[in-house]
Amino acid sequence: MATIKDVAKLAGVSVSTVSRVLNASGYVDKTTEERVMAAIKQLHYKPSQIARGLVSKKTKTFGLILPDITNPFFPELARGVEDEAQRHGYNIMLCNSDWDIEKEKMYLSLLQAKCVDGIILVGSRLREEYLAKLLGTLKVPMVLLDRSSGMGIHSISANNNLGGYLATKHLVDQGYRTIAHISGPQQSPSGQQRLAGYKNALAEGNIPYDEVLVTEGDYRISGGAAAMRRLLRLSSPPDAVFCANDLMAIGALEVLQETGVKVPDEIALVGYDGIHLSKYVFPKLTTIIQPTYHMGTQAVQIIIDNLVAGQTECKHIELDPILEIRDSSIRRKPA
Amino acid sequence: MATIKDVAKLAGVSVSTVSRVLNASGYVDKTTEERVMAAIKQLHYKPSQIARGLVSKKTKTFGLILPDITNPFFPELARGVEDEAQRHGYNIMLCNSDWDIEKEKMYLSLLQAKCVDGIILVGSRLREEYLAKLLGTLKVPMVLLDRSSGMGIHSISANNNLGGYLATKHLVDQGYRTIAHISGPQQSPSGQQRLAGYKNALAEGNIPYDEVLVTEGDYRISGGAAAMRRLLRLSSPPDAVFCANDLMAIGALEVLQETGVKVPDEIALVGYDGIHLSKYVFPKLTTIIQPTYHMGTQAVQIIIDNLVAGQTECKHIELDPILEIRDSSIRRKPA
DNA sequence: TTGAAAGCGCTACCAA
DNA sequence: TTGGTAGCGCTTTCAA
Repeated sequence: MATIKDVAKLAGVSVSTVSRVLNASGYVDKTTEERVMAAIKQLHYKPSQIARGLVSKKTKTFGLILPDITNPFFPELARGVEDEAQRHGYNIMLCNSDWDIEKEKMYLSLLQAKCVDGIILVGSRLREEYLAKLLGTLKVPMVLLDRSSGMGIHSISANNNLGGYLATKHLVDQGYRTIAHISGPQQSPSGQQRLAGYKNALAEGNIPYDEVLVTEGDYRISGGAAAMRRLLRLSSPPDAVFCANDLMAIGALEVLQETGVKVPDEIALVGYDGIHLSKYVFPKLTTIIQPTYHMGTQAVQIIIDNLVAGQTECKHIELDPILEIRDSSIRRKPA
Repeated sequence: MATIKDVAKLAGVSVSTVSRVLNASGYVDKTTEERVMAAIKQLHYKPSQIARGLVSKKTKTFGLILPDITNPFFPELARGVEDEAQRHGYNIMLCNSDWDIEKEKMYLSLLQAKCVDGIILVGSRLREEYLAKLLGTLKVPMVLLDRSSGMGIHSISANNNLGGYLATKHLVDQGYRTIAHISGPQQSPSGQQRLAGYKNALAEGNIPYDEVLVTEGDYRISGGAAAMRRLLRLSSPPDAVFCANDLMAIGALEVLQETGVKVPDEIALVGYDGIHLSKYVFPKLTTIIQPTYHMGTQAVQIIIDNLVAGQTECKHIELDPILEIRDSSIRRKPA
């Protein structure tokens, strides 16, 4: 790999001059510039971003830590992040944490050592105090994605409470009365909030909350399937199920299909996330659509803003999800 | 951020000594070491990987260029790459090329400037000569993924010809005779090869090849849908369709459903890739399963081998896909 | 066992 | 308009 020295030598100028034409910092004679350019071209020279980074303290890359890129909720998010970053001249370092706190910590530390200019942390399970303390030592902006923050950390989240409410309310409106919930992991904020929304809608519909109808899942297909089996074993099974994400709804759907239970005639189903897949299962899954891509771009926006404006006040953006009614929850009887 | 100097000062030693304990290069007094360690801890010191990189010419990161992470075929691949990289202490820089040659070139150049230690290029549409030339200037290993290479570039691909053959043969065996093909883009090698496999199977089954039955798609749901509509407009529509990927098959499936054509009774369908989604559409899609995750890990393996062993001979791994028979292509009549 | 100093490739400042 | 030089944070000789 050619260095700036090689270019300088070939062009017969000093490295300073080469640096100047590289950075278009003016004060370079046109003839000289041309000679330098020619040398650059001839040597296929590309300035080392890492040497530059050492000087400028900037690497033009962001770290993106997310649970698992193979989980269909995240690619869209990652794409939003990448696109927006790309637009501003940044690259993305992708890290899969598998919802593992230790892995998260490890990556957080690693990204710091690699001097990324900002960190986007998706769906973290780390304690807020830990993150706040971390942010103290961290010299780069960090934003929490798909998770809200009470403390001074930027965060972008969807209104999970509203989403849970909309999903359940929809089922109530459709005339269902024994509405079960396959919840997300209750140590995850989103899981808690969606459950809370579920309770709100029930209360509003004057339907008593029945603990037996709530069973915890793990946001995965297999967990949804297992949970559905548990619900079917109930002495009086539900006539509708709100699943805390689409993946679990799909698992539930499979079990229902295997068991010969008709959806939505015997049991209605509502999912959450609006992953691509949800539109193509049978029957098409009613779901709560999250502005996933948008969340990704917004996260980068915040970081960029911080980078240019210095430490700005802490932003906490909450986006509203949308109910998308499809076939898996069509009206059972006039509401 | 604390630097090695700060640590040295606090510990009352020279930077060399700190460096020595950092790299466990021996010859450090135990007492000194402890003092240094204490200073490191106290300052939350983490050696700057970028300064290290400047010296060592290594960044411990690989570049991964793929068409589009939101395309369900790629997350699994990316995960394979990340996991294996992670296992060897490397990080991944993720780049979405959108099948755009210019974007690919841009990223290739960028990754070079960022001094990644290796590049994994997925489904590239760049001309082989270009890549070969590039590899000449490049000083880091590169491997082509999901694409084969005739020239001296490492490559990992699935046997697309075999896959196309298996899919079509299966339909022939099931008794279908008017077998259409919604092909991949014909400028893409995989598209060409799957079509070739299709032709082989037809020939073997003594079914004349009919150009009219082959229509080109774009590997996307919408493209599959459009193609299916074209096929339905034929004076004698097919009784089976082999789609060059699952996404197009799903698009076709939708059109079929809307049109009221029964699958597989009136038209059978076979997809390609074995994306997660394919198991959850209705009817469950028969497909050709690719060893996606494995392809990712293998790619990293090759790079690592190259890194440790120096330039090894060029490897070209071809993995065999597997036919997974599901509901969308069950037997129409005894073969 | 330790420290001083050079140098990785680049930018930035000061002189010329 | 140009060149020299210091220095970014680290590793790596070479001496001590």
